[in-house]
Amino acid sequence: MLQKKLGRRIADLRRSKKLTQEQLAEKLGYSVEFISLVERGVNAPSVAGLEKFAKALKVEVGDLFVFEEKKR
Amino acid sequence: MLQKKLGRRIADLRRSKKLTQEQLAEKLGYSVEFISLVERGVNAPSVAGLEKFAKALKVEVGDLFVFEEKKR
DNA sequence: TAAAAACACGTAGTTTGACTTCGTGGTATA
DNA sequence: TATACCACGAAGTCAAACTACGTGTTTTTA
Repeated sequence: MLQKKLGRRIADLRRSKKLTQEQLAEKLGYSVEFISLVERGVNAPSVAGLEKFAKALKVEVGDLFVFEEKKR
Repeated sequence: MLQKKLGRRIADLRRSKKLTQEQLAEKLGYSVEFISLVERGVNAPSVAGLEKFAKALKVEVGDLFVFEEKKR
């Protein structure tokens, strides 16, 4: 559950920065496939990975876990 | 670095709830040794583990990554 | 001040899952 | 119709998440 929300959050942040999965993967040193897995909530990054995502997306690590409203 | 801060944060939260490592371990279904490793920053929990810690400590997951001032 | 409780820490082991590569196919857009 | 972007499956590797055991030190409390 949490990793699904986390994945959506990461995908949203990435799009808001106008980055493709490939560009993000490159920045992080991850494979594109892994980015896709994370964004779809299939896999969750490690804590070290969270730090990398946060830096690349220019937010605090805690902000990766701040989710928006589900509906509106 | 991040896992050291995370460990200190978790230890602080645990103490503020007046829990021993053993009591926290029991709540989480973890070994006492693992709690010790996490609190000392030797190991980091998985994302699923973060969720469990947050619930047991009654904070949001993001709050586990909100750190205080280093000195004062 | 002694005993008990709480914790650090070393070693060593098992198992999960974080992360990879390769390959296919779908959808949007230019 | 070409190409950029992404979902998704299968299958593998390896680090690290997590365990058990044992000893010793610090902290608490009676």
